[in-house]
Amino acid sequence: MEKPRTRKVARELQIQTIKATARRLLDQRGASELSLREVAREMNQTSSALYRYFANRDELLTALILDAYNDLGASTEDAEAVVARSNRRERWLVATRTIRRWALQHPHEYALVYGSPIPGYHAPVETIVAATRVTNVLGRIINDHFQEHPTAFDPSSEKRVAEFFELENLRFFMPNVPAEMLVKGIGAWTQVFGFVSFELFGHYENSVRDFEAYFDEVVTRLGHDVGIF
Amino acid sequence: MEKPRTRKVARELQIQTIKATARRLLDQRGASELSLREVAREMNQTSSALYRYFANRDELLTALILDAYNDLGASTEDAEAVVARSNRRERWLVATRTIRRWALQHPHEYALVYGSPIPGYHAPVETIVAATRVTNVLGRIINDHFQEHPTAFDPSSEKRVAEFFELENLRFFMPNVPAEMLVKGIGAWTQVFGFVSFELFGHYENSVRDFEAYFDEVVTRLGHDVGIF
DNA sequence: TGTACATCAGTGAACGCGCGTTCACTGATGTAC
DNA sequence: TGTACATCAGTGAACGCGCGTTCACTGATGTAC
Repeated sequence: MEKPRTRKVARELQIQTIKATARRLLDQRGASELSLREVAREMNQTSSALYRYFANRDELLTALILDAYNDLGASTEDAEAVVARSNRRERWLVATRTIRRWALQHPHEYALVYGSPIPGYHAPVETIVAATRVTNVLGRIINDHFQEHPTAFDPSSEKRVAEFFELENLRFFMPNVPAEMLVKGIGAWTQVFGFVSFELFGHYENSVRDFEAYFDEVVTRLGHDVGIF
Repeated sequence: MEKPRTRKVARELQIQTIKATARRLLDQRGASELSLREVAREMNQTSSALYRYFANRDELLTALILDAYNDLGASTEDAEAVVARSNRRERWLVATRTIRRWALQHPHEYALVYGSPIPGYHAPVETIVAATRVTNVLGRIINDHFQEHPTAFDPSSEKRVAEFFELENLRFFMPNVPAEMLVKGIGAWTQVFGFVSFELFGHYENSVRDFEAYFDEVVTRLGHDVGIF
């Protein structure tokens, strides 16, 4: 009994158009500057029409944040999935480079999710799942290594690390990684995004000349540090 | 011929009051939400009165950015200056902890300078100097170590690093640090601010339980990494 | 030291603007019988 | 298959709001002679 349902399709399409337009505007101005009226104007529609699709401005923003996390996550997953599973070095390099490139290509979407929190806005739970996707790609590479080269957990460092980490959460997607390496792994994750933020937000301006080369240098070191190279 | 110049004094005081009020509002809402009218209202003044002190909103923002960099810089300098010069370990720990604590105490000022760039706003040159102060504290600690334990510069790694770093700039305040360690030093700097941003912006929410302990863990590792412990 | 004038801080009204959101409506598209 | 009704997308006017900035002004504070 499935009818063409052109209305449902049209609706979905319209939602996509709105988000795409908003994203385009986002890449010109910033996140806090995004206005429903401008999105509507850009689409040659009345601003009130948008309320058929999003209850208010916050809901649009939430959708954009979700999309940003998912887009970054999917890009990284896809790029990394192409590499042979056993080639951990390449998987790590590809994954981290994809993160950086995505950020450079979508600077305002990156800032939307990794920059200053939007004042007054509080992210709903759904975004947390989406946010985890990129991180999981990196975590899985590390875990795969230790799955193939099992390493005993040192009880004393397990205990020590459990005091400042949410060990159960981390072990949920990195069950084979010893505590010591979890510390380094979270450090590497921080470093990658710290780098990208510093590059994007202009803090490397007087110290780095070739960002691409330096990034490769950094992530290569991180790969060693984390024990997978 | 120096008169009391109460007018000049009053003016200076008024500028400070305006900035303090703006800072207070900043810590409630965010940077982009800051409005001249609200600052004036908060001071029981007309908004037009503020134009005696700042030509426009951007100028107020610039002043706040400058103050933030300088305040963070001065705090770090002061805290670190108390430690015996030869005690590099303690200097490093004190300096990095001061950075984190300052950020926690002034989250919106931190976001103002290390978060997403404000759309449409372009920082004037003066801010660059102010921005360098914190970084220099860290750099000086590393340099002091290598000044006391001189290490020959390996020509091949010098050459390699010069390809992606602005070596001359970095050597200006770290003249004794070999290229290899400059890479690690900039990495450590990135890591410290990456950590603070992740903590403040909520990205560690599901992995870190005790931020203070984990931070100490991280900066201790960085101290070793950078060769000064 | 006293007076005349210049400088400056702050006022209050006004400008034009763009915003988010609501509401009663029109007309097209889908659904049920 | 054809008709009557329900659903939905989009319109256009209107709301109340707070914003940055300008301007002619008043009154107090400083300066020069």
